[in-house]
Amino acid sequence: MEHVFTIAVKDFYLEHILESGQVFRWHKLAQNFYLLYSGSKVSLVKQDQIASLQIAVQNPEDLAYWKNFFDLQTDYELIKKSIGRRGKKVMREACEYGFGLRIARQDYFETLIAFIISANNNMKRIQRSMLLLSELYGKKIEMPEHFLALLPDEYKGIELYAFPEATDLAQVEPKELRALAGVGYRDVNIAQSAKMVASGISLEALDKLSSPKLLEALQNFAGVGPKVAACIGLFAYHRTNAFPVDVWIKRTMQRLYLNESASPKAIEREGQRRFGRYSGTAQQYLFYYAKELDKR
DNA sequence: TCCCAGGACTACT
DNA sequence: AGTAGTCCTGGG
Repeated sequence: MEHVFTIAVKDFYLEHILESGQVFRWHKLAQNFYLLYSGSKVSLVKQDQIASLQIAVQNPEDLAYWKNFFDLQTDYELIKKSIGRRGKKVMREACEYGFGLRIARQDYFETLIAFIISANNNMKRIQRSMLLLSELYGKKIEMPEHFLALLPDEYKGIELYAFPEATDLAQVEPKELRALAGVGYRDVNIAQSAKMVASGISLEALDKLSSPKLLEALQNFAGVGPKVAACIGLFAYHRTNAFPVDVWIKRTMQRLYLNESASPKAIEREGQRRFGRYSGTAQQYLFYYAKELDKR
């Protein structure tokens, strides 16, 4: 059985997808080469050429999961045309800069916890906490034989972990989460939300809801407000019309389309009015570009 | 040593 | 309905 696949891709750039603040559980092994987790699965992904992706999976039937994860069936050329037409020059520059960006379809529970942690936090720290939570409370994943030949020497001994089940995370004391996973005051929110999921609130079932109802339902979880709900809606439930307003998007949207007194709610409305059903995708290009401009 | 960045939530108006 | 103050921690 084959476990390593080469897939033809377009509008796909691994670094932009994984390092744009939507996916947190990965190790960068080399340029354009990552060990990537999602839920209880793991893969090795490498992009040597712009038009092809190499992916090593645990089992051949996992290939469909990862194709879906990377949203490979969607034509981003059309989306970029649409939001480019509806936005100003900066939006078109953002699409160009963030070429190959895609909106991933991620595990519900993992995404819920990731964005609870994201409150008042930065990417490096979110990533650290997410990997720690997995190592501490996740089930160990056996290293697939065929991964070893592909891993760089210094990673051959790495231990692989699934993201914790809600039932397992629900049993951990908040104090411990804070001390061992470095989640700070978000400890109680994580524990509480894990308990809610463990006690039977089905994250899968929420996918049946309309986008407004879904975002409302997500805000019932502890530590989930409008911004975090929009992130979970966008990156787990693939609601491409969800428009998360963080400080970067706030500044950018205020400067480009509104004034500096515009509230987050008004910014969300304007984003959705202007960019329509792909406002969330537009947000992601804009977010990634705004952070880059700030670095320069 | 202090100060800053970064959303949710509470307690106000 | 809108908003000041607080929560934690790594980094300047």
